[in-house]
Amino acid sequence: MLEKSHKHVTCATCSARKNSLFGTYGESEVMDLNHEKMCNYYKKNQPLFIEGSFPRGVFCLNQGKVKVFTRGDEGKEQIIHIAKAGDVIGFRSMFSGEPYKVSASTLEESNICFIGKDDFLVMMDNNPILRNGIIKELSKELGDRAQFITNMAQKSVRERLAFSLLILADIYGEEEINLTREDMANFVGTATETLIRLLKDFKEDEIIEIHTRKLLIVNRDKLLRIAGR
Amino acid sequence: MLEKSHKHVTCATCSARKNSLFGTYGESEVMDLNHEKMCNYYKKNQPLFIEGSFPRGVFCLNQGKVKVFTRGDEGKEQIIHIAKAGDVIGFRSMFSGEPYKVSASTLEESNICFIGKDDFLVMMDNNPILRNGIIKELSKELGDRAQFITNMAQKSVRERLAFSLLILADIYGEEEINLTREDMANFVGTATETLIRLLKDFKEDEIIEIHTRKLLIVNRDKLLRIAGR
DNA sequence: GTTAAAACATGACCAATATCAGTTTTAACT
DNA sequence: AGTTAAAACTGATATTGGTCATGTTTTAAC
Repeated sequence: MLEKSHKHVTCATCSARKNSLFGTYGESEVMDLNHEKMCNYYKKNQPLFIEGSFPRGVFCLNQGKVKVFTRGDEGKEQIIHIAKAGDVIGFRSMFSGEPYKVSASTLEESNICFIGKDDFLVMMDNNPILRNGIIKELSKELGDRAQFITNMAQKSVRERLAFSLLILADIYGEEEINLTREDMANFVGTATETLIRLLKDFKEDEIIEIHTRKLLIVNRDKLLRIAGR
Repeated sequence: MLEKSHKHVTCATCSARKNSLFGTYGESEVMDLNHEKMCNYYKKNQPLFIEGSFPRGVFCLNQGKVKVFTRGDEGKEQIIHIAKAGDVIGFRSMFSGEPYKVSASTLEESNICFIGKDDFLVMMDNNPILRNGIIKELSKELGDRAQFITNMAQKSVRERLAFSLLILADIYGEEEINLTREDMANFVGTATETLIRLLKDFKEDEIIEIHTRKLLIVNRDKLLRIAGR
Protein backbone atom coordinates (compact mmCIF):
# COMPACT_ATOMS: atom_id res chain seq x y z
CA MET A 1 0.00 0.00 0.00
CA LEU A 2 1.32 3.41 -0.89
CA GLU A 3 1.61 6.32 1.47
CA LYS A 4 -1.64 8.20 0.93
CA SER A 5 -0.38 11.63 1.90
CA HIS A 6 1.55 13.67 -0.61
CA LYS A 7 3.47 15.47 2.11
CA HIS A 8 6.26 12.94 2.13
CA VAL A 9 7.13 13.27 -1.52
CA THR A 10 9.77 15.89 -2.10
CA CYS A 11 11.77 16.26 -5.28
CA ALA A 12 15.06 16.21 -3.38
CA THR A 13 14.47 12.69 -2.12
CA CYS A 14 12.35 11.45 -5.03
CA SER A 15 14.15 8.35 -6.26
CA ALA A 16 12.27 8.50 -9.56
CA ARG A 17 13.72 11.92 -10.34
CA LYS A 18 17.22 10.60 -11.11
CA ASN A 19 16.22 9.09 -14.40
CA SER A 20 13.58 11.64 -15.26
CA LEU A 21 13.72 14.82 -17.31
CA PHE A 22 14.80 16.54 -14.10
CA GLY A 23 17.63 14.13 -13.45
CA THR A 24 20.33 16.69 -14.17
CA TYR A 25 18.88 19.35 -11.89
CA GLY A 26 21.14 21.01 -9.33
CA GLU A 27 20.20 21.65 -5.73
CA SER A 28 18.56 25.03 -6.21
CA GLU A 29 16.63 23.89 -9.27
CA VAL A 30 15.31 20.92 -7.33
CA MET A 31 14.12 23.26 -4.62
CA ASP A 32 12.31 25.40 -7.18
CA LEU A 33 10.79 22.35 -8.76
CA ASN A 34 9.69 21.05 -5.39
CA HIS A 35 8.05 24.37 -4.66
CA GLU A 36 6.14 24.41 -7.92
CA LYS A 37 4.92 20.82 -7.93
CA MET A 38 1.82 19.49 -6.21
CA CYS A 39 1.78 15.83 -5.35
CA ASN A 40 -1.31 13.66 -5.25
CA TYR A 41 -2.22 10.11 -4.46
CA TYR A 42 -4.23 8.35 -7.16
CA LYS A 43 -5.97 5.06 -6.73
CA LYS A 44 -6.24 2.48 -9.49
CA ASN A 45 -8.08 3.51 -12.66
CA GLN A 46 -8.21 7.21 -11.95
CA PRO A 47 -7.91 9.51 -14.97
CA LEU A 48 -5.15 12.11 -15.17
CA PHE A 49 -6.45 13.76 -18.31
CA ILE A 50 -8.89 13.03 -21.09
CA GLU A 51 -8.68 13.20 -24.90
CA GLY A 52 -10.19 16.43 -26.21
CA SER A 53 -9.55 18.58 -23.14
CA PHE A 54 -6.82 21.20 -22.87
CA PRO A 55 -3.71 20.68 -20.77
CA ARG A 56 -3.17 22.70 -17.61
CA GLY A 57 0.25 21.25 -16.86
CA VAL A 58 2.34 18.12 -16.82
CA PHE A 59 2.36 15.04 -14.63
CA CYS A 60 5.47 13.52 -13.12
CA LEU A 61 5.20 9.97 -11.81
CA ASN A 62 6.79 9.37 -8.44
CA GLN A 63 5.37 5.89 -8.10
CA GLY A 64 2.96 3.74 -10.07
CA LYS A 65 2.02 3.08 -13.69
CA VAL A 66 -0.12 5.08 -16.07
CA LYS A 67 -1.63 4.01 -19.38
CA VAL A 68 -1.76 6.55 -22.19
CA PHE A 69 -4.41 5.66 -24.73
CA THR A 70 -6.79 6.81 -27.43
CA ARG A 71 -10.27 5.56 -28.10
CA GLY A 72 -11.23 4.32 -31.54
CA ASP A 73 -14.59 4.96 -33.16
CA GLU A 74 -16.38 2.32 -31.13
CA GLY A 75 -14.82 3.45 -27.86
CA LYS A 76 -12.28 0.65 -27.69
CA GLU A 77 -9.04 1.77 -26.10
CA GLN A 78 -5.71 1.55 -27.85
CA ILE A 79 -2.88 1.87 -25.37
CA ILE A 80 -0.07 3.89 -26.92
CA HIS A 81 2.30 3.98 -24.01
CA ILE A 82 2.66 2.85 -20.42
CA ALA A 83 4.44 5.33 -18.17
CA LYS A 84 6.36 4.33 -15.06
CA ALA A 85 8.00 6.12 -12.13
CA GLY A 86 10.21 8.96 -13.37
CA ASP A 87 8.25 9.51 -16.55
CA VAL A 88 6.80 12.92 -17.26
CA ILE A 89 3.62 12.84 -19.29
CA GLY A 90 1.12 15.20 -20.82
CA PHE A 91 3.46 17.78 -22.29
CA ARG A 92 2.89 16.97 -25.94
CA SER A 93 -0.31 18.93 -26.43
CA MET A 94 0.98 21.77 -24.26
CA PHE A 95 3.40 22.47 -27.07
CA SER A 96 1.23 21.72 -30.05
CA GLY A 97 -1.54 24.01 -28.84
CA GLU A 98 -4.07 21.30 -29.62
CA PRO A 99 -6.31 19.55 -27.13
CA TYR A 100 -5.06 16.23 -25.81
CA LYS A 101 -5.11 13.56 -28.48
CA VAL A 102 -4.81 10.87 -25.82
CA SER A 103 -6.18 10.08 -22.39
CA ALA A 104 -4.21 8.89 -19.40
CA SER A 105 -5.22 6.98 -16.31
CA THR A 106 -3.53 5.02 -13.57
CA LEU A 107 -3.13 1.27 -13.85
CA GLU A 108 -2.39 0.89 -10.15
CA GLU A 109 -2.29 3.15 -7.12
CA SER A 110 0.21 5.88 -7.77
CA ASN A 111 1.84 9.02 -6.43
CA ILE A 112 1.90 11.62 -9.14
CA CYS A 113 3.06 15.21 -9.03
CA PHE A 114 1.61 18.01 -11.11
CA ILE A 115 3.45 21.03 -12.46
CA GLY A 116 1.37 23.89 -13.82
CA LYS A 117 1.70 24.85 -17.47
CA ASP A 118 3.10 28.35 -16.86
CA ASP A 119 5.64 27.17 -14.32
CA PHE A 120 6.75 24.42 -16.63
CA LEU A 121 7.10 26.70 -19.64
CA VAL A 122 9.13 29.20 -17.62
CA MET A 123 11.39 26.39 -16.48
CA MET A 124 11.84 25.35 -20.09
CA ASP A 125 12.72 28.87 -21.19
CA ASN A 126 15.32 29.24 -18.48
CA ASN A 127 16.85 25.82 -18.70
CA PRO A 128 18.43 24.65 -21.94
CA ILE A 129 19.16 21.23 -20.49
CA LEU A 130 15.51 20.62 -19.66
CA ARG A 131 14.56 21.98 -23.05
CA ASN A 132 16.94 19.71 -24.89
CA GLY A 133 15.82 16.79 -22.75
CA ILE A 134 12.26 17.41 -23.86
CA ILE A 135 13.21 17.72 -27.51
CA LYS A 136 15.15 14.50 -27.21
CA GLU A 137 12.25 12.78 -25.52
CA LEU A 138 9.76 13.92 -28.16
CA SER A 139 12.12 12.76 -30.90
CA LYS A 140 12.73 9.40 -29.33
CA GLU A 141 9.02 8.72 -28.92
CA LEU A 142 8.41 9.74 -32.49
CA GLY A 143 10.85 7.09 -33.61
CA ASP A 144 9.27 4.49 -31.36
CA ARG A 145 5.87 5.22 -32.79
CA ALA A 146 7.07 4.76 -36.34
CA GLN A 147 8.06 1.24 -35.36
CA PHE A 148 4.79 0.77 -33.47
CA ILE A 149 2.87 1.64 -36.63
CA THR A 150 4.92 -0.76 -38.71
CA ASN A 151 4.43 -3.54 -36.18
CA MET A 152 0.69 -2.98 -36.24
CA ALA A 153 0.63 -3.05 -40.01
CA GLN A 154 2.89 -6.01 -40.64
CA LYS A 155 3.27 -8.27 -37.64
CA SER A 156 0.82 -10.98 -36.64
CA VAL A 157 -0.91 -10.73 -33.29
CA ARG A 158 1.38 -13.44 -31.96
CA GLU A 159 4.46 -11.45 -32.99
CA ARG A 160 3.03 -8.26 -31.58
CA LEU A 161 2.26 -9.96 -28.28
CA ALA A 162 5.85 -11.19 -28.02
CA PHE A 163 7.06 -7.69 -28.82
CA SER A 164 4.70 -6.14 -26.29
CA LEU A 165 5.72 -8.53 -23.55
CA LEU A 166 9.34 -7.50 -24.01
CA ILE A 167 8.38 -3.86 -23.71
CA LEU A 168 6.25 -4.60 -20.66
CA ALA A 169 9.13 -6.50 -19.07
CA ASP A 170 11.24 -3.35 -19.39
CA ILE A 171 8.53 -1.20 -17.90
CA TYR A 172 7.81 -3.51 -14.98
CA GLY A 173 11.48 -4.25 -14.32
CA GLU A 174 11.84 -6.50 -11.31
CA GLU A 175 8.09 -6.68 -10.73
CA GLU A 176 5.81 -9.12 -12.47
CA ILE A 177 3.76 -7.73 -15.31
CA ASN A 178 0.39 -6.81 -13.89
CA LEU A 179 -2.27 -5.81 -16.38
CA THR A 180 -5.82 -6.94 -16.98
CA ARG A 181 -6.19 -9.10 -20.08
CA GLU A 182 -8.25 -6.33 -21.58
CA ASP A 183 -5.54 -3.69 -21.08
CA MET A 184 -2.94 -6.06 -22.47
CA ALA A 185 -5.14 -6.75 -25.48
CA ASN A 186 -5.59 -3.01 -25.96
CA PHE A 187 -1.84 -2.56 -25.88
CA VAL A 188 -1.19 -5.35 -28.38
CA GLY A 189 -4.10 -4.24 -30.51
CA THR A 190 -6.25 -7.36 -30.52
CA ALA A 191 -9.40 -8.86 -29.02
CA THR A 192 -9.26 -9.94 -25.40
CA GLU A 193 -10.18 -13.52 -26.32
CA THR A 194 -7.35 -13.75 -28.83
CA LEU A 195 -4.90 -12.42 -26.28
CA ILE A 196 -5.98 -14.98 -23.71
CA ARG A 197 -5.54 -17.83 -26.16
CA LEU A 198 -2.08 -16.65 -27.14
CA LEU A 199 -1.00 -16.23 -23.53
CA LYS A 200 -2.07 -19.81 -23.00
CA ASP A 201 0.09 -20.90 -25.94
CA PHE A 202 3.08 -19.00 -24.58
CA LYS A 203 2.52 -20.59 -21.20
CA GLU A 204 2.41 -24.07 -22.73
CA ASP A 205 5.59 -23.30 -24.64
CA GLU A 206 7.17 -22.30 -21.31
CA ILE A 207 7.81 -18.77 -22.45
CA ILE A 208 5.84 -17.18 -19.64
CA GLU A 209 4.44 -18.10 -16.25
CA ILE A 210 0.97 -16.96 -15.31
CA HIS A 211 0.16 -16.33 -11.67
CA THR A 212 -3.51 -15.44 -11.98
CA ARG A 213 -3.29 -11.74 -12.79
CA LYS A 214 0.44 -11.51 -12.78
CA LEU A 215 2.78 -12.62 -15.48
CA LEU A 216 6.45 -13.50 -15.60
CA ILE A 217 8.72 -13.96 -18.58
CA VAL A 218 10.81 -17.10 -18.24
CA ASN A 219 12.27 -17.36 -21.74
CA ARG A 220 13.21 -13.98 -23.10
CA ASP A 221 15.12 -15.46 -26.05
CA LYS A 222 12.10 -17.26 -27.40
CA LEU A 223 10.12 -14.05 -27.17
CA LEU A 224 12.81 -12.18 -29.05
CA ARG A 225 12.74 -14.79 -31.75
CA ILE A 226 8.96 -14.65 -32.08
CA ALA A 227 8.84 -10.85 -31.98
CA GLY A 228 11.30 -10.45 -34.84
CA ARG A 229 13.62 -7.48 -34.87
CA MET B 1 9.76 18.94 -65.82
CA LEU B 2 11.59 20.64 -63.02
CA GLU B 3 14.52 22.97 -63.40
CA LYS B 4 17.51 20.69 -62.98
CA SER B 5 19.91 23.29 -61.68
CA HIS B 6 19.76 24.26 -58.05
CA LYS B 7 21.09 27.73 -58.78
CA HIS B 8 17.65 29.17 -59.21
CA VAL B 9 16.37 28.15 -55.79
CA THR B 10 16.96 30.82 -53.22
CA CYS B 11 15.29 30.96 -49.82
CA ALA B 12 14.16 34.54 -50.39
CA THR B 13 12.00 33.57 -53.36
CA CYS B 14 11.18 30.03 -52.26
CA SER B 15 7.41 29.88 -52.26
CA ALA B 16 7.48 26.79 -50.09
CA ARG B 17 9.25 28.63 -47.30
CA LYS B 18 6.18 30.67 -46.28
CA ASN B 19 4.46 27.74 -44.65
CA SER B 20 7.60 26.00 -43.49
CA LEU B 21 9.45 26.09 -40.19
CA PHE B 22 11.28 29.11 -41.62
CA GLY B 23 8.10 30.95 -42.48
CA THR B 24 8.57 33.58 -39.80
CA TYR B 25 12.15 34.41 -40.75
CA GLY B 26 13.12 38.03 -41.29
CA GLU B 27 15.21 39.25 -44.19
CA SER B 28 18.63 38.76 -42.61
CA GLU B 29 17.75 35.33 -41.29
CA VAL B 30 16.62 34.29 -44.75
CA MET B 31 19.95 35.43 -46.14
CA ASP B 32 21.81 33.36 -43.55
CA LEU B 33 19.63 30.37 -44.28
CA ASN B 34 20.19 30.76 -47.99
CA HIS B 35 23.92 30.86 -47.42
CA GLU B 36 23.92 27.67 -45.36
CA LYS B 37 21.66 25.55 -47.51
CA MET B 38 22.64 23.48 -50.48
CA CYS B 39 19.99 22.72 -53.04
CA ASN B 40 19.83 19.60 -55.15
CA TYR B 41 17.69 18.11 -57.84
CA TYR B 42 16.45 14.58 -57.14
CA LYS B 43 14.82 12.33 -59.65
CA LYS B 44 12.04 9.93 -58.80
CA ASN B 45 12.81 7.21 -56.26
CA GLN B 46 16.08 8.64 -55.02
CA PRO B 47 16.85 8.10 -51.34
CA LEU B 48 17.48 11.06 -49.02
CA PHE B 49 18.50 8.97 -46.05
CA ILE B 50 18.28 5.38 -44.90
CA GLU B 51 17.17 3.72 -41.68
CA GLY B 52 20.12 2.89 -39.44
CA SER B 53 22.49 5.60 -40.67
CA PHE B 54 23.29 8.77 -38.75
CA PRO B 55 21.96 12.17 -39.78
CA ARG B 56 24.27 14.82 -41.16
CA GLY B 57 21.60 17.48 -41.45
CA VAL B 58 18.02 18.20 -42.41
CA PHE B 59 16.20 18.33 -45.73
CA CYS B 60 13.86 21.10 -46.76
CA LEU B 61 11.54 20.41 -49.67
CA ASN B 62 11.30 23.16 -52.23
CA GLN B 63 9.32 21.08 -54.68
CA GLY B 64 8.21 17.47 -54.89
CA LYS B 65 7.03 14.73 -52.58
CA VAL B 66 8.98 12.43 -50.29
CA LYS B 67 7.87 9.24 -48.60
CA VAL B 68 9.12 8.53 -45.08
CA PHE B 69 8.97 4.86 -44.28
CA THR B 70 10.25 1.96 -42.23
CA ARG B 71 10.82 -1.58 -43.37
CA GLY B 72 9.25 -4.46 -41.48
CA ASP B 73 10.95 -7.79 -40.87
CA GLU B 74 10.35 -9.04 -44.40
CA GLY B 75 11.48 -5.80 -46.00
CA LYS B 76 8.00 -4.55 -46.78
CA GLU B 77 7.75 -0.79 -46.51
CA GLN B 78 5.35 0.94 -44.18
CA ILE B 79 4.95 4.56 -45.18
CA ILE B 80 4.67 6.70 -42.05
CA HIS B 81 4.44 10.09 -43.64
CA ILE B 82 4.46 11.80 -47.02
CA ALA B 83 6.23 15.15 -47.07
CA LYS B 84 5.42 17.92 -49.51
CA ALA B 85 6.93 21.28 -50.49
CA GLY B 86 7.72 23.34 -47.40
CA ASP B 87 8.17 20.36 -45.12
CA VAL B 88 11.44 19.92 -43.31
CA ILE B 89 12.37 16.31 -42.66
CA GLY B 90 15.06 14.29 -40.99
CA PHE B 91 15.52 16.28 -37.81
CA ARG B 92 14.06 13.74 -35.41
CA SER B 93 17.08 11.52 -35.01
CA MET B 94 19.39 14.53 -34.98
CA PHE B 95 17.86 15.34 -31.60
CA SER B 96 17.43 11.85 -30.22
CA GLY B 97 21.06 10.94 -30.91
CA GLU B 98 19.93 7.64 -32.38
CA PRO B 99 20.41 6.53 -35.97
CA TYR B 100 17.51 7.15 -38.32
CA LYS B 101 14.54 4.94 -37.49
CA VAL B 102 13.05 5.65 -40.91
CA SER B 103 14.15 6.00 -44.50
CA ALA B 104 13.11 8.69 -46.93
CA SER B 105 13.03 8.81 -50.70
CA THR B 106 11.44 10.91 -53.39
CA LEU B 107 8.13 9.90 -54.93
CA GLU B 108 8.59 12.22 -57.89
CA GLU B 109 11.30 14.50 -59.17
CA SER B 110 12.02 17.08 -56.53
CA ASN B 111 14.14 20.05 -55.55
CA ILE B 112 15.37 19.59 -52.02
CA CYS B 113 17.71 21.73 -49.97
CA PHE B 114 20.05 20.42 -47.32
CA ILE B 115 21.15 22.20 -44.15
CA GLY B 116 24.08 20.73 -42.24
CA LYS B 117 23.60 19.49 -38.72
CA ASP B 118 25.87 22.03 -37.03
CA ASP B 119 24.41 24.97 -38.91
CA PHE B 120 20.92 23.84 -38.07
CA LEU B 121 21.66 23.35 -34.38
CA VAL B 122 23.26 26.79 -34.15
CA MET B 123 20.19 28.28 -35.80
CA MET B 124 18.03 26.52 -33.25
CA ASP B 125 20.09 27.79 -30.35
CA ASN B 126 19.91 31.35 -31.55
CA ASN B 127 16.31 31.40 -32.65
CA PRO B 128 13.59 30.69 -30.09
CA ILE B 129 10.89 30.91 -32.74
CA LEU B 130 12.50 28.19 -34.84
CA ARG B 131 13.04 26.15 -31.70
CA ASN B 132 9.44 26.45 -30.62
CA GLY B 133 8.31 25.69 -34.13
CA ILE B 134 10.25 22.47 -34.03
CA ILE B 135 8.92 21.51 -30.62
CA LYS B 136 5.43 22.21 -31.88
CA GLU B 137 6.03 20.17 -34.99
CA LEU B 138 7.40 17.20 -33.05
CA SER B 139 4.44 17.37 -30.68
CA LYS B 140 1.89 17.58 -33.44
CA GLU B 141 3.35 14.59 -35.25
CA LEU B 142 3.40 12.63 -32.03
CA GLY B 143 -0.33 13.20 -31.69
CA ASP B 144 -0.93 12.24 -35.31
CA ARG B 145 0.95 9.00 -34.83
CA ALA B 146 -1.12 8.06 -31.80
CA GLN B 147 -4.15 8.24 -34.05
CA PHE B 148 -2.31 6.39 -36.81
CA ILE B 149 -1.60 3.52 -34.41
CA THR B 150 -5.21 3.39 -33.29
CA ASN B 151 -6.43 3.39 -36.87
CA MET B 152 -4.11 0.51 -37.68
CA ALA B 153 -5.29 -1.44 -34.68
CA GLN B 154 -9.01 -0.88 -34.96
CA LYS B 155 -10.11 0.20 -38.41
CA SER B 156 -10.74 -2.14 -41.32
CA VAL B 157 -8.64 -1.79 -44.44
CA ARG B 158 -11.59 -0.14 -46.16
CA GLU B 159 -11.87 2.47 -43.41
CA ARG B 160 -8.13 3.05 -43.40
CA LEU B 161 -8.10 3.52 -47.15
CA ALA B 162 -10.82 6.16 -46.89
CA PHE B 163 -8.86 7.85 -44.12
CA SER B 164 -5.63 7.68 -46.12
CA LEU B 165 -7.23 9.12 -49.23
CA LEU B 166 -8.38 12.14 -47.25
CA ILE B 167 -4.86 12.66 -45.96
CA LEU B 168 -3.44 12.23 -49.46
CA ALA B 169 -5.93 14.75 -50.81
CA ASP B 170 -4.56 17.28 -48.35
CA ILE B 171 -0.99 16.51 -49.31
CA TYR B 172 -1.60 16.66 -53.05
CA GLY B 173 -3.87 19.72 -52.84
CA GLU B 174 -4.94 20.78 -56.31
CA GLU B 175 -3.01 18.00 -58.00
CA GLU B 176 -4.35 14.52 -58.50
CA ILE B 177 -3.07 11.88 -56.11
CA ASN B 178 -0.18 10.17 -57.83
CA LEU B 179 1.21 7.09 -56.13
CA THR B 180 1.91 3.57 -57.27
CA ARG B 181 -0.58 1.04 -55.95
CA GLU B 182 2.21 -0.50 -53.98
CA ASP B 183 3.12 2.77 -52.25
CA MET B 184 -0.53 3.43 -51.51
CA ALA B 185 -0.90 -0.06 -50.06
CA ASN B 186 2.20 0.53 -47.95
CA PHE B 187 0.69 3.74 -46.66
CA VAL B 188 -2.66 2.15 -45.82
CA GLY B 189 -0.96 -0.92 -44.43
CA THR B 190 -2.38 -3.66 -46.62
CA ALA B 191 -1.55 -5.93 -49.55
CA THR B 192 -1.39 -4.35 -52.98
CA GLU B 193 -4.09 -6.68 -54.30
CA THR B 194 -6.48 -5.72 -51.52
CA LEU B 195 -5.85 -2.05 -52.17
CA ILE B 196 -6.58 -2.45 -55.87
CA ARG B 197 -9.87 -4.22 -55.19
CA LEU B 198 -10.97 -1.54 -52.75
CA LEU B 199 -10.06 1.26 -55.13
CA LYS B 200 -12.24 -0.47 -57.69
CA ASP B 201 -15.11 -0.53 -55.18
CA PHE B 202 -14.66 3.16 -54.42
CA LYS B 203 -14.63 3.89 -58.13
CA GLU B 204 -17.85 1.95 -58.66
CA ASP B 205 -19.44 3.82 -55.75
CA GLU B 206 -18.40 7.06 -57.48
CA ILE B 207 -16.22 8.13 -54.60
CA ILE B 208 -13.09 8.44 -56.69
CA GLU B 209 -12.08 8.69 -60.33
CA ILE B 210 -9.12 6.73 -61.57
CA HIS B 211 -7.06 8.07 -64.45
CA THR B 212 -4.59 5.21 -64.81
CA ARG B 213 -1.93 6.15 -62.27
CA LYS B 214 -3.65 9.27 -61.04
CA LEU B 215 -6.56 9.45 -58.72
CA LEU B 216 -9.16 12.10 -57.96
CA ILE B 217 -11.60 12.30 -55.07
CA VAL B 218 -15.07 13.18 -56.27
CA ASN B 219 -17.10 12.54 -53.12
CA ARG B 220 -15.27 13.67 -50.03
CA ASP B 221 -18.33 13.30 -47.79
CA LYS B 222 -18.68 9.61 -48.52
CA LEU B 223 -15.02 9.12 -47.71
CA LEU B 224 -15.45 10.97 -44.43
CA ARG B 225 -18.35 8.73 -43.56
CA ILE B 226 -16.44 5.55 -44.38
CA ALA B 227 -13.28 6.71 -42.61
CA GLY B 228 -15.07 7.40 -39.33
CA ARG B 229 -13.91 10.20 -37.09
C1' DG C 1 -18.29 -14.31 4.90
C1' DT C 2 -21.55 -13.55 1.33
C1' DT C 3 -22.78 -11.77 -2.92
C1' DA C 4 -22.46 -9.14 -7.06
C1' DA C 5 -19.71 -7.73 -10.59
C1' DA C 6 -15.57 -7.92 -13.14
C1' DA C 7 -12.33 -10.47 -15.22
C1' DC C 8 -10.89 -14.73 -17.24
C1' DA C 9 -11.47 -18.59 -20.15
C1' DT C 10 -13.12 -21.73 -23.95
C1' DG C 11 -15.67 -23.31 -28.09
C1' DA C 12 -17.90 -22.57 -32.52
C1' DC C 13 -18.22 -19.93 -36.37
C1' DC C 14 -17.25 -16.80 -40.05
C1' DA C 15 -15.73 -12.54 -42.33
C1' DA C 16 -11.97 -9.91 -43.75
C1' DT C 17 -7.92 -9.97 -45.90
C1' DA C 18 -3.50 -12.16 -47.13
C1' DT C 19 -1.38 -15.18 -50.38
C1' DC C 20 -0.54 -17.35 -54.72
C1' DA C 21 -0.79 -17.76 -59.51
C1' DG C 22 -1.66 -16.00 -63.20
C1' DT C 23 -3.07 -12.14 -67.29
C1' DT C 24 -3.23 -7.57 -69.07
C1' DT C 25 -1.80 -2.90 -69.26
C1' DT C 26 1.41 0.86 -68.83
C1' DA C 27 5.71 2.96 -68.82
C1' DA C 28 10.56 3.02 -69.72
C1' DC C 29 14.51 2.26 -72.43
C1' DT C 30 17.16 1.44 -76.52
C1' DA D 1 8.81 2.37 -82.74
C1' DG D 2 9.60 -1.90 -80.70
C1' DT D 3 11.02 -4.40 -76.76
C1' DT D 4 11.10 -5.32 -71.99
C1' DA D 5 10.29 -4.72 -67.36
C1' DA D 6 7.35 -2.99 -64.04
C1' DA D 7 2.94 -2.04 -62.52
C1' DA D 8 -1.90 -2.99 -62.44
C1' DC D 9 -5.40 -6.12 -62.21
C1' DT D 10 -8.22 -10.64 -61.52
C1' DG D 11 -9.61 -15.05 -59.58
C1' DA D 12 -9.16 -18.90 -56.45
C1' DT D 13 -7.92 -20.33 -52.03
C1' DA D 14 -6.15 -20.29 -47.31
C1' DT D 15 -5.97 -18.49 -42.80
C1' DT D 16 -5.79 -15.33 -39.20
C1' DG D 17 -8.12 -13.41 -35.83
C1' DG D 18 -12.62 -11.20 -34.59
C1' DT D 19 -17.32 -12.05 -32.77
C1' DC D 20 -20.79 -14.27 -30.12
C1' DA D 21 -22.33 -17.23 -26.68
C1' DT D 22 -21.61 -19.23 -22.41
C1' DG D 23 -19.38 -20.91 -18.28
C1' DT D 24 -15.94 -20.26 -14.57
C1' DT D 25 -12.93 -17.90 -11.49
C1' DT D 26 -11.31 -13.92 -9.15
C1' DT D 27 -11.92 -9.61 -7.03
C1' DA D 28 -14.17 -6.13 -4.66
C1' DA D 29 -17.92 -4.39 -1.93
C1' DC D 30 -20.96 -4.65 1.82
